[in-house]
Amino acid sequence: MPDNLTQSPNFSAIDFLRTRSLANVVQAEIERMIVDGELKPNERVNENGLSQQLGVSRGPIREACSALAAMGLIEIIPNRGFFIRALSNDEAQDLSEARAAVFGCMAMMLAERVTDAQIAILRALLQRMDEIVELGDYHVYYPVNLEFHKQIGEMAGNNRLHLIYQSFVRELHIQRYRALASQDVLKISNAEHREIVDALESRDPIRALTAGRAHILNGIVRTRNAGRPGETAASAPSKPARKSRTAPNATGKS
Amino acid sequence: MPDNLTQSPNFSAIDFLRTRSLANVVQAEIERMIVDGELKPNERVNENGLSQQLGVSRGPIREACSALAAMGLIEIIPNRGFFIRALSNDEAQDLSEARAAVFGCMAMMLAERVTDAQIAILRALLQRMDEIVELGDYHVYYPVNLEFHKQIGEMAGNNRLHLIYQSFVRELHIQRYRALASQDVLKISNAEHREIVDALESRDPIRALTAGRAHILNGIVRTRNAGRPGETAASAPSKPARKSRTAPNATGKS
DNA sequence: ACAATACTGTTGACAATTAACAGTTGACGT
DNA sequence: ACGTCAACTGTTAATTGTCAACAGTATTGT
Repeated sequence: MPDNLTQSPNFSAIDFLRTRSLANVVQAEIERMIVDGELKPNERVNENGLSQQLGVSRGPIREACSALAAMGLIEIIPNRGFFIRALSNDEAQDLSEARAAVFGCMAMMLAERVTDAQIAILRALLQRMDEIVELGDYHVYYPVNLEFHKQIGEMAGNNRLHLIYQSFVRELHIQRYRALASQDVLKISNAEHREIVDALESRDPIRALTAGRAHILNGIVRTRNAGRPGETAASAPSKPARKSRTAPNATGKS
Repeated sequence: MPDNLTQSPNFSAIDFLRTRSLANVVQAEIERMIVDGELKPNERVNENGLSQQLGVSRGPIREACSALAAMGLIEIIPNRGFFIRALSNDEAQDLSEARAAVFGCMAMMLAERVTDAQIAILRALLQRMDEIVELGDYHVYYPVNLEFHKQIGEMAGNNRLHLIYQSFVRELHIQRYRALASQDVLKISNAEHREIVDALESRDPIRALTAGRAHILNGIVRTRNAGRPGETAASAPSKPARKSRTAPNATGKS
């Protein structure tokens, strides 16, 4: 249970995250709650409850939710409130494909301008991942893998595209569409990484695009086969169905 | 001067736009103000002034700004407030390239699954644009051009990517990076459209990607040559230099 | 440098809307 | 005609949407 956020006399780590104000902290906290399952998909965000729980008034919470809604993580229903957005399987598929497309594009753009020094950096990461693959420890592999992707995004030189990509990754993460992997999968994954770097080194944009896109798409397939075919979408109640009297028969008095 | 939004006893068109609440209306209004130049880049959003001007309290305005900030149209500086985001030339370039990349991706994905019926629809639009080119009227051409791009986005079958693309277009529009075009430019533009459709018809993803991306990138070059090399970024003061309490009387308590 | 001031960040309270509950009416089957 | 059931209506509790006021911060003028 998170402590009171505002009036603690001596500041904790919260003061650190305070890039803007409470609204920002609240936003991060809500994202965390979604990741940790404290807020489930299709659930309403109870503003009173949250404000009480976080020791903050409703204003910052509403601001945070508005921002989250603009990012697509929260849905707004008029006079009903903010709802945690649940991705249907189709939407998750779209999101993953979009991620693949954007990543492919970044690889393509990078191939058009990559320097030898950058290649060297990527190869170094590649080697580190190779070593980790031998250990077969996914939890060590994952952050390096993330770093590899992030490097490509930054090297591609298009900040906007990179931001989009990062938001995709984060949203998929929040929605618990994460790859879990055996050693074999890690090996394949890194082989694809190598193909990407090779494509970059050959300065072949199309090849880089293809390799980058395929890498993400393959990851989707692997995730699916790994046995979580969309736990959020499948099990959740379909919609916040309002079962009031107005719905079924429009007899209506006039 | 817009009328009071809240307590009009008989509803006007406002009730129509009211998908959520005042915050939504305010958001749309702010976007309009940016487009119309009432809010200039790097200018601070005076919450008091706006609230007074719109007849709304500051709450909805802050929510709207939070959403806009999440979309990248507004920048937040702690304890200074919300600022209309100004795109530097580099950022505008990034944005345009990102748009080109995403559009190219959509074309590519469409090429992998396009039906003959869809091709026919695109060809029909193509022909209409051909006819308009003869007239040389940009203002007639533009909406059809928009429709063409939108169709491709929808046909590509990836909603998320399409949304991103639309937000790019809108942001560029808001930032006044609009193409103005002579008849020659229109002719070239539509020739590129035709190449895209040809690529789609040949079911060649790479060709479609290349054609789609090139079309947007060429558009950037054309816009630049047309003589507005970034009026917003070039002329604006580099950073929020608050010159004075320009809004003369924002506070007037009562 | 210091005081005045305008403005943001935040809060608590109020009004409006909604969903749920209980009570009533009407119809249908037995 | 009686009893059961379904649908409809009025009321209540809960929650959202909005506002006005307070406290803290950065900026301006002297």
